[in-house]
Amino acid sequence: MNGSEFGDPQIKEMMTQELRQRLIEAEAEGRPLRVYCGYDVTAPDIHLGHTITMRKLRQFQEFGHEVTFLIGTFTTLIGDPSDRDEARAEALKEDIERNAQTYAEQAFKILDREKTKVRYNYEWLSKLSFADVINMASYFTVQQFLIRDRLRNRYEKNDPIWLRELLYPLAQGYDAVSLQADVQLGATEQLFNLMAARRLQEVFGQKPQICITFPVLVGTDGVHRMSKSRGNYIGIAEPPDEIYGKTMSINDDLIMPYFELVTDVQEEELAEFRRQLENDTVNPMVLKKRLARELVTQFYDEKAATEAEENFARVVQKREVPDEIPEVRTSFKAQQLPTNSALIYQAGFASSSSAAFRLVMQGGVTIDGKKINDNSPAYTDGSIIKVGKRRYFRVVDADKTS
RNA sequence: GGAGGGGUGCCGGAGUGGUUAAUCGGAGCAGACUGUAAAUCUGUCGCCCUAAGGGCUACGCAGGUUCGAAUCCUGCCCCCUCCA
Repeated sequence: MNGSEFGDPQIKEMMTQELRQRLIEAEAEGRPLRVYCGYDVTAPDIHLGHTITMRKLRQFQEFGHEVTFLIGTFTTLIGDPSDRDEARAEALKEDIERNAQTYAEQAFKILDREKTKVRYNYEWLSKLSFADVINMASYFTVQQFLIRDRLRNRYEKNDPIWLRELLYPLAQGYDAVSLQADVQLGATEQLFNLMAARRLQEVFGQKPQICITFPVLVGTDGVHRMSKSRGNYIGIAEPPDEIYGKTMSINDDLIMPYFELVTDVQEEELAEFRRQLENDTVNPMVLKKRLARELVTQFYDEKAATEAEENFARVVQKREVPDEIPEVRTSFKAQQLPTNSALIYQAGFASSSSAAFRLVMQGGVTIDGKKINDNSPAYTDGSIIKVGKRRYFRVVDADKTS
């Protein structure tokens, strides 16, 4: 139960006991526990937030239990009630399938490929009949749902609550039934769904699963939960420099939560970090570097971490030009050379040529170390153009090379 | 089926005939400050143009009234709440 968080000591106690009990039973039956966690696939990348539960799954694997990585190909479809029109639903289905692929692949950065079962809940949820759904629904009351803060607030504010939202927990619960789960992991906010699954398992004559929930990871913006759509995420498949850089830019307050939730650093050392932070005996940046190293190492290796660290020190802290930068080719033969902003747009460093122009006029562009503030071409073959704080590209004469 | 409310830029949300590319907040981007922190301050924030200027496209969709519409009229589509 290390690191788990229920927001309710009683449930935690109950779950701890049940887990102990179940371990004993499984041992006696000579079988491993069936453990799973489900992931919806709204975006194609797995980020740090997902890894909290995935790391826990990994632990169960190491103890010899049977782990299922469940991809919510069906639940994702019903998840967002605002996506109602059918054309979109079809497109969504294709997206989901595509995303599911990359999901599974990325998951093996953490999970043991050999020991992991990957399942898709479309497999069983799409087969349920209306009668099945009605049957399951008959074990829940609307009041039970309205106890949940979020729903109650919306109800009181007269905000719409779609029926399908209420059915969502049933779908998730049926996953547990189908998998005959002993243990399910999830984020704290999933507690209701996890508990609903217990109820359904009993209905289907199974022993209710043990639920273990974990804190939600706050994203790099320091405010909202990490999610791709908010753009405050660190994806585990991102290049090492990105992971390192993004980690370095998080708010100091997030250092410890990140260490605790998504690294392997031992508790002793964490206690030391906390002490140092509290007494101001360490520059938080130093700890952050350690954190960034840990993360890159976890998803790549030490070598990559060292390189990322060196790059960071050089490019960001000393503001030097990185080794490898993209090139933009342009012809110097023309009567009129492209403007500075045109080149920036061409390099993909601005979303439109207007945006590129703004960058130039606002002093966000440096060419060969000189800040520019007008748009007439100020580069030559081989010039290095810096955009914003850390994006660089090199101008190359398109006529020179064959 | 009845009554009421609503569809505005990435999001939230003003605006009810010109001075509105559209108040304001958030996000984003850039600058200053830094530890690429955070917070703060400043600027910017539809697209195109070598741009203190010019052009184009925009306020659910299609028409109409008007010198002029996001704002008025007509039709259509969509959404929400309440009652049944």
